[in-house]
Amino acid sequence: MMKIGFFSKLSQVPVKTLRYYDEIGLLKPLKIDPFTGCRYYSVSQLSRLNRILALKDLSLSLDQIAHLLAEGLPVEQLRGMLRLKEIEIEEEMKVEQEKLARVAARLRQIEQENEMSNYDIVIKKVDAQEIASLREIIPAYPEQGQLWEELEGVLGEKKIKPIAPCFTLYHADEPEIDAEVCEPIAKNGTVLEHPRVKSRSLQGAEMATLIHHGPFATLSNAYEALLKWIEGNGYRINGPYREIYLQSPSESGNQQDHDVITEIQFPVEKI
Amino acid sequence: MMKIGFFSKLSQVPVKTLRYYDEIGLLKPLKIDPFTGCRYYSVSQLSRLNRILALKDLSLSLDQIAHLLAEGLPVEQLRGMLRLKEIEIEEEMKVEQEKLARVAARLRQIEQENEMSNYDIVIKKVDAQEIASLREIIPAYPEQGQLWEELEGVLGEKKIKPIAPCFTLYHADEPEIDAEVCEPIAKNGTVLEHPRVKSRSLQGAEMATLIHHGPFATLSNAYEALLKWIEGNGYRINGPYREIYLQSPSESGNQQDHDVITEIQFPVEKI
DNA sequence: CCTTGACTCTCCACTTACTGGAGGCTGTAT
DNA sequence: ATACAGCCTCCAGTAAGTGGAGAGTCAAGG
Repeated sequence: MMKIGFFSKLSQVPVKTLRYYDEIGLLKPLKIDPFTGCRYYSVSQLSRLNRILALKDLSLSLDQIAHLLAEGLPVEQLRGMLRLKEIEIEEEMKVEQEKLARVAARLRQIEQENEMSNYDIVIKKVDAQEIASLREIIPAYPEQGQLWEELEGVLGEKKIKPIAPCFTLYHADEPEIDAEVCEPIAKNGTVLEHPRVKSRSLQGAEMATLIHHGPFATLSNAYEALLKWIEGNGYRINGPYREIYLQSPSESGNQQDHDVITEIQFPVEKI
Repeated sequence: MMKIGFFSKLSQVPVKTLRYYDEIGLLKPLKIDPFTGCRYYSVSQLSRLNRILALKDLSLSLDQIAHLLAEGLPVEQLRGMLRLKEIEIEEEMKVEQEKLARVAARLRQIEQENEMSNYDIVIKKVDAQEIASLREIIPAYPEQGQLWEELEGVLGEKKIKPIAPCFTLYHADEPEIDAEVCEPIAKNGTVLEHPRVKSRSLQGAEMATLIHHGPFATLSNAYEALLKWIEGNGYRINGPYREIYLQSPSESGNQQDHDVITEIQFPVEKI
């Protein structure tokens, strides 16, 4: 029978932690003096504490440990938990490794350019989205203008308001540019009756994205950076990419070209 | 200029998180309506948010990110941080890997024995310790009895009280047993004047430990388990080991043999 | 005999990066 | 008129402790 300080010295576990284990019911002292409130532990409780520490070391949570100990340490359950833990740790290591690769890649990039890249590439899931769109083969990227006018015309006529920034879906760049100009619309079951403008829904997807400030003519830098990143970080493009016109030059008269803001999204998957 | 919900949709960052970033000053909305309290964001703030997400992805803390952004993203500093991060992640991966090894080892052990081992091995740092001790070559382990009597006698004579459980330090088992019986004492500068009993201080060390319940005769199982663990988990013994008599058979008359509690500690280092 | 130091206790706040909910406001659509 | 969506603030909770304040008890030292 000893007080908490001595027990702490024997076990090399801080007093605070022992009190915490008492509080959550993981390791109750053998007895508590009802007058002083002092906790008294016995030497034999060291084994339980050691068992707790050993399980904790296998990165089980205190909660799990408490359950295991409460149920008399059923081998079956422990085995199951450890199997899960094994998978979990492997998973985590994979994540860490990828993170390490990204850090290393960024470092290399800094060393090379000796300045911050202007682009911050982010992976994000984008939701499924209902769109009204018009798809056509065009000879050059700026030729979309007419498509946009046609699309806006039809939507205006039908009094349909876009609910998010418009974008172009590029299904192919070579040998010809296969572009689909899109306006996100609310989903309400009705089908758009029109020979050229159709409504459909896009699936959600994981996207590698970046945001570009400046005129369309400088977009190629952004594409270069993004494609390089995708290749360098072990992803593969698996669908048509999007060019989202967050702030287009025409939106307000006093906007300079460098206020044009465009987001590029490539749907990707891990190799 | 848009409200928080739209900004959240564009960035795919939850509204709650955006409010949180506002609260900690990481990403303040461009303006707040003084009457409704509504937050208004501009499209161009998406880049800052993206930058935040990109840095977060490199597992910098929000605090670090806030500092970096506040100081105009100095390349030097970022480089330093990333280098540190790199080392940190590598460190973490090593830890994970060892944990994985331990989990796997435990699983193998369970498969083999199909029951929980009675021993829970724990690595812990033990503190430096002042001791009074008596060292001698003995023909067999139980022959320590006389040494203990002699040590206790001297300490009793000098009115020195041990401050922790006594233990034996084994410097060698072969070809002869080189044992040192020890009593932890308080450090107070004075030297113990005695021809055979000396005081000295033991350094702190990292120890692989387990706790054994039962008579000394069954200690060999504990040693076997501990040595197997040390070998199987990539450690190496680097000093004399200790046998700590937490609860000795002589301590109280009514104690049965199975109430004897002994801790074994091997000083180890990672290979 | 008084003070100091060593232990002990309880209770509270703080850590990270959010997440969930309650309760209340306004503006729009039915 | 009412339902709803969207916005607001404030509060609580997460895991596993850590740190500190303030109070009580005990023994040793001056």
